[in-house]
Amino acid sequence: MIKITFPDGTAREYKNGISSLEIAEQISPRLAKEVYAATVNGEIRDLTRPIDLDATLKLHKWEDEAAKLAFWHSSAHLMAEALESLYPGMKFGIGPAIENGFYYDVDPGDETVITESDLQTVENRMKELAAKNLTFSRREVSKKEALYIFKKKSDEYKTELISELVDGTITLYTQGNFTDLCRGPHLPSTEPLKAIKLLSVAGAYWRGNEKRKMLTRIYGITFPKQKLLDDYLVFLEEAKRRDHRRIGKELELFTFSQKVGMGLPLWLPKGSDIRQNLINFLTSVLRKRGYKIVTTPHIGNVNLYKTSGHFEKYGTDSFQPISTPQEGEQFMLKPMNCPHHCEIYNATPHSYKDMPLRMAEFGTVYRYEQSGELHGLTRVRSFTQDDAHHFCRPDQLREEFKSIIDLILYIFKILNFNDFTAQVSLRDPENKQKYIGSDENWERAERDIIEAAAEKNLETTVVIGEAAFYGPKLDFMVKDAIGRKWQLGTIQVDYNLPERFDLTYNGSDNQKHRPVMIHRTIFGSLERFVAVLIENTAGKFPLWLAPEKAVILPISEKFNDYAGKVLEILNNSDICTLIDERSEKIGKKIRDNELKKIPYLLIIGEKEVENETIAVRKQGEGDKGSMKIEEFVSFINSEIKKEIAF
RNA sequence: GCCGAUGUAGCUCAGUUGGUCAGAGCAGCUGAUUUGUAAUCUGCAGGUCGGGGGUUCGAAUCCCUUCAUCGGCUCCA
Repeated sequence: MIKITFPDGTAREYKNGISSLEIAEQISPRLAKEVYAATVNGEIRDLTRPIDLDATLKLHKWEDEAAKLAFWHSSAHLMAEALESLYPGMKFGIGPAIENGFYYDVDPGDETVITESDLQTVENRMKELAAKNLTFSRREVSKKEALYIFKKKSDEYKTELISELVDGTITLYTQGNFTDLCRGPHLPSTEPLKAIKLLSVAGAYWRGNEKRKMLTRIYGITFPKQKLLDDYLVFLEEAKRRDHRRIGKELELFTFSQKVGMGLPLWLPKGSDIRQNLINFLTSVLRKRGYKIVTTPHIGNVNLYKTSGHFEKYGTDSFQPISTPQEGEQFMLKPMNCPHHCEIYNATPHSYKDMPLRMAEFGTVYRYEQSGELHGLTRVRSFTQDDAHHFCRPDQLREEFKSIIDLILYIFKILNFNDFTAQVSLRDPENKQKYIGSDENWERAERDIIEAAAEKNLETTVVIGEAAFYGPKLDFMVKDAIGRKWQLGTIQVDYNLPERFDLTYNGSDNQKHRPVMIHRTIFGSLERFVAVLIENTAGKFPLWLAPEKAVILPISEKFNDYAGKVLEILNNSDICTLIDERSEKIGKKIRDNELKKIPYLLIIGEKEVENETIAVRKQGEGDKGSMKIEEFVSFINSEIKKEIAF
């Protein structure tokens, strides 16, 4: 007998070799139908795998990530089986479960192309196969046997994977006619795979290496119930409606022009207003926190970037240097502000007493991003960073770093950005040639970041190999409407540029000392931040950010004079307001302006003219009743103050 | 940059196998209407069907090429 301990602490005895599924069945047949995987002694396993020692057991229903993992991983195998039956000779790369669904990377051979129009056929075959209720069976094999099996299929991708595995750890899973190299876990059978949707097909380099072959990646998702799939598809549709590219067009915030060039955003008046509101707000916060605002040119001599090291690292991937009529001169479009700021630092002598020095700029930079990477406002070739550099003494670094974490959290809080994650990005110690700077400085910087984040009780995930080439960083990441992750704020410790630019300050010992530099942004870039704001708010910006605060709607043209008077008062009170003078019915005017997400609609008719009031209607909430114009002015001002005061 | 898809009026989209197929709705402009909390009616105007080649008696429709966009991959100072 073995003792099984459940999550609630209770324990029961079962016969040796019993499976998790059998235990579930004994608890209740219904439970057995709802579980998809089990964690046995901390390891996620197939339900059908026998347990042969005392163990803790957690059974995973759909709500658990572990259940979804097994479910979607099994779905990937089912898709592979369907593909193999439809495309004999197809070779298989990897097919994991992902956050939402699964994919499989396949090589259909050079003659065959799989496109989205083929997905329905594959989907149908998957449904046929799933309905056969095929069991997933697990088998441990030797490396030799595994290689033999996949060599026979001449599947060079699987054999490559197997050749890197340690003998004795290799398992195969089989369902129906399909056998795959796989660590598991899987469902007991294909029976629960009822609602299936293949979503898209894309290219993906084998093993993520752009020098290797590009395979065909097919994305799909499955659910145990059709209703869940339907809900998911509705969710995807709604997410598309929140896409900042779509809303940006609808609300006339920004645009792109082929003539101007790809990835070069054109801010329309309303988008510019939002942008400017953000700049004004952040500038006032920065001034209170001791930042000095600087301004630097959009180009710099190529030697500037040779000094900084950026030219060597990114020179060939950048907009190429600009040649001048004067021979031998070369300038680059500014790809970052830091070298300029270093030279500003060097323009004046510095004392240890003046540190830390905080230098901020809304600096527009230009980067030649690969054409396929451009994406709305989130990945562009020209963007404005809310950039700042802190120059401090080594002993101030930790505190300075923490103060920036504070600042970022403060700004995010004001903007109601709660859904972000913090990521510590370190260098890959296996791949040191990607980075510049001494081991000692790297180790010191990485330690500083980790400890500063810990001291601020900031929950972080650590990612190896994501550091900038000159230093480790702490990034604040958010997801867009359809789940893509973007970096917003970032804090980066840099011991490197101060060396390269020979930055110094006079210490109390009257000797020259080297400051430490911290790069930081809060928004990341105004472009990306506005994009995320649009998706978070679906275009219903908070009042203080809204480009137009109110629109006056006269019920008929008879009231246009009064409307004009109201307009003048509001605009003179810095409440940006328009009049909708069209000879439309009030219902139409309300509808149109609601769709434009105008925060307040001010309806004016006979009653209002008589009483010298306005009827206030709030976006999304409807009629709020009448008030005097001055009342409305102070109401709006107090609402705005509330939004940006903490 | 790579793989795949897409590209028709300002916007959202129809256009079967190449032959009145250049259309609709919204937006715009007209005129009528003078309206009380999410769509009043009339009329008009708008496009070398992304660009450039080609096949054909004939191309939005087929082929080639190029540009851009979308979904991914790679990249992201």
